[in-house]
Amino acid sequence: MQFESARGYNSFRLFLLHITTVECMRISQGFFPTVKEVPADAVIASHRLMLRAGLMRPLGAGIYSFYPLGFRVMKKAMEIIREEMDAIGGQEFLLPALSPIELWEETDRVKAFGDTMFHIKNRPLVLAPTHEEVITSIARSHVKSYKELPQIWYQIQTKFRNEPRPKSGVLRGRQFTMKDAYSLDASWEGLDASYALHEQAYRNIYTRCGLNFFIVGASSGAMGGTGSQEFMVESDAGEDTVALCDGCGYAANVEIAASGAPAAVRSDRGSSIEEVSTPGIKTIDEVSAYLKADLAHCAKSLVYIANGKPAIIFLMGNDQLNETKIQAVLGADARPAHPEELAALTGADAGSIGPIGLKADFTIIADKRLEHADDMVCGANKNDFHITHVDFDRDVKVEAFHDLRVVEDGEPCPKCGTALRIVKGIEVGHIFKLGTKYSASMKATFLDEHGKDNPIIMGSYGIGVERIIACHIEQHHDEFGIKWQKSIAPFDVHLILVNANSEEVVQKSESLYAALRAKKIDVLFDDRATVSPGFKFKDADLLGMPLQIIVGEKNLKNNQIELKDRNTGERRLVPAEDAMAEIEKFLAT
RNA sequence: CGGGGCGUAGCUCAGCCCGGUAGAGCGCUUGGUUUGGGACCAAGAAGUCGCAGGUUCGAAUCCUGUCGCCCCGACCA
Repeated sequence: MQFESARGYNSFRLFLLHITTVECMRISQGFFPTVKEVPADAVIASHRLMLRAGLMRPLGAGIYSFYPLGFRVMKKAMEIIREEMDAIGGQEFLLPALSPIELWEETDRVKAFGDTMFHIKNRPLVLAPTHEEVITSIARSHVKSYKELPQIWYQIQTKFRNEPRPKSGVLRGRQFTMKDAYSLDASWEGLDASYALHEQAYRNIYTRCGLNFFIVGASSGAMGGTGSQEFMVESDAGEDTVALCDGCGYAANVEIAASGAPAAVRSDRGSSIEEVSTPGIKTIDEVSAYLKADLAHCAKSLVYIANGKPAIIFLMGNDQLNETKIQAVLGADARPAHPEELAALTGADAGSIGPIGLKADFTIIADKRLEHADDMVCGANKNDFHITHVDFDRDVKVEAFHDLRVVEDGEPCPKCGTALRIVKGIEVGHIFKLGTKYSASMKATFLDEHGKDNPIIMGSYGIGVERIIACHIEQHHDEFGIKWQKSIAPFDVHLILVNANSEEVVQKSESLYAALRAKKIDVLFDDRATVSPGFKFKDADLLGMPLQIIVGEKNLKNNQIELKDRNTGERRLVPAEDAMAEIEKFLAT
């Protein structure tokens, strides 16, 4: 390297000196912007703590800068992901975030993503929200033969989605980091195998990242394909509602969840239907109370319009109609009838509608719980009247019985009967069997052993890296701060020099620091001379390293060092000479 | 995109209703004292009151517009 002047050389030397002397593991020298006060904009625990601990800061709505401490955690999580992806034969790529819009037109996903995809104004480019198109374009230009399959290709890269409403910190951002993987197979059996490999890799990843997770069957939505599962973490901050069985592990989005709620029991009394006066009685609870009929013997009637045709739907008691389930039966355009339509179609208002004496031509469907029900109370299609002793076998021409109801908390699991819990969940991963949706539309084909051209059979597998971090904090924190689990903690230990005025304390802390570094243990060293002990303890709890090593004057007089387990809160004193062994023991378990 | 709220010092916020010199706490700088759970004293630096227009002798304050951010809802591979 040439320098034009001695001054240039000197500043270069200064630069070298600088980078070799700043020790970023020392809080006194590194960048650790912690804050005591709770940021006003943060609502959920992980968001608050990520801001307070200085892991990241917002740059715009749904856009975050990761600061060194936060990035260390990201790297830990990404390394775990890499190891598990590599273990199933994945090969890491780094694909561009910018991609030509023509690529997305080939699969018609410009339209499918709509406003969710960012478009570049002065070039025909988009910011990729995911990478199926790019991967498929690579596959079609290189993969020619079944002999080259299967492949698992992945990357860890920034994704862009123009979320209408970013929220909850990094849980829903406009820019985020995703590990996305794609499997290429020559057969459907091959896809099943690749998919199974990913499912196991994902289980390993979340387990190693210290997350308590569960898996739910999911719809593949706009991704297309033949099957998919979501990996979810239970959290009140979640956006999805899931029915979860602690007995057998059954888990399903409430949109599709079933339960073992008991069906109607026939009385077989054979009573004839009878019209009774129910003045002003509308709701099922009122009907039940007024006629002294058990809720299980009341049928609720709802009118929907689908495809321009009215449908009447019966549910038992206070069961709620599940919109997703009814749309699966009647079609996606199914909607509740307007009040005027109700009156015109049935002759009565909501609350007095029923199966007997319907004027119009209805599609008649009912929830499975009502199959063979008799002795039921229903609306009379005449305001202020109900009909009793309705027998769904005898009196109602039900076209089909479907599971149409919303599962309630505490109902028996459909698989094992244990009480279901309805919980909120955060999606941390999603795996899809894509099939040939992308390879067919983009003509990514291979020649099979018979020389025949076939579209590659694909899978796609995503993990939100920031979501892993946020979920980890959601699951591991207390009122004082984060409790990192060892696997993704930014540092292994947090060394606190309690009192910089004590020569012994300084010496012992410094020698411990050097010894820890020599052992390749990542140590965050609070060596600040101007900060009070209380301040340091609060910071340590906030930052949340798994083990705090506290070197203080009083204990050192007795030749003792204090170790505090951040997770359990347990503190113990160990002889100074045993400290290193105790620390290594802690980290090893 | 609907509903609600907020933009004043680095952070948390008061001041606005009722127009008249720009405020507090925390943080920061300097000096001193302190040192086991977010210390104390003293001195100090720091703000185009989001932006643009309007009303007014005079606008952080009233009016109009606009931008940004947060929350609820819709949406969400």
